[in-house]
Amino acid sequence: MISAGAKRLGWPLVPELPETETIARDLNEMIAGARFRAIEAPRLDVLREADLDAWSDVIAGASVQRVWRRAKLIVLDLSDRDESTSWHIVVQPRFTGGLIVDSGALTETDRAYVCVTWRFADGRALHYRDVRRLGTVALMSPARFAEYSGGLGGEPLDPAFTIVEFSVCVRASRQAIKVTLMDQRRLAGVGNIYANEALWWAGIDPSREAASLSPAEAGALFDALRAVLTASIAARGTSFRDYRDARGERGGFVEQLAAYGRDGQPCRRCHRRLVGTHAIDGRGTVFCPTCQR
DNA sequence: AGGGGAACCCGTACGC
DNA sequence: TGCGTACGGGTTCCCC
Repeated sequence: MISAGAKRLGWPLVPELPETETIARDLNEMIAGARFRAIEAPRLDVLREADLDAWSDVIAGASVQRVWRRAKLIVLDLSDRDESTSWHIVVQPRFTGGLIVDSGALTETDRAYVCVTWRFADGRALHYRDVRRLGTVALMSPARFAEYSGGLGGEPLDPAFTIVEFSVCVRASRQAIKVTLMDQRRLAGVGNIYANEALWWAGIDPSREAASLSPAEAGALFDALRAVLTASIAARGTSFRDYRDARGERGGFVEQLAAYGRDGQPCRRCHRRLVGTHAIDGRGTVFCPTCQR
């Protein structure tokens, strides 16, 4: 389901925090505990940080300890036999990437564009499939992962991430608030869809300089962001074009979107027309000039 | 330092 | 109809 506005502006879909969270939770249920047998990489230019030999060495004898999410990344923690090391497989799906579990029932279409396959001892396989191959699959040591993750901002849904921290971090930026929300070094996991949504709910003009927000406005924005992300996770994310979760299903949050993809349609608050622009960051932005100030 | 721009990749949309 | 080309999207890396 793609709205006329989204179609006209050619908007894409990128799995952001809620979509990635959905995939990670599903995968964790499906493959936690599975032991690796082999890795194959028919399109190995998606691999990062290690070559195929290094991958083979690390996964030999390892199993999937758990699957979780950091920012827009799907992270597989590996457990070795002695549990002393935990390497990480870090998947960044970008636009068209996805992980699918193969129990032997996949169609030819499902198998097209598979870039990397991990085979498990139980006979199943995990495929990383990516039509455009702009996504990446990295292998990181514990130290490397700590360094990489440390370069990313806080998790908006982490209870330890306080409203005051958010306010300070956002208001330190002189960029447009929408750009600041999507800056992964300040805040992890927020992309175009949820930046648009949170700003609509908070009644803040996306082009406002971040530093111009009052602490109260920043607080309202943080609340809105958390509410939107939580609601979207409950609906298993938003689907536009390519995104499918690990079960191959689309997310249900599209119908709840208030701004993204709704340009020209009536604002759900004041019923005036929403406006679409590319002027802020070259990305599709939709907002209500009446409600968002 | 922080911000701007190119590179990455290829299916899709559009022009001739 | 068919072929060619411009486009886009988040992150990384380079440069100013």
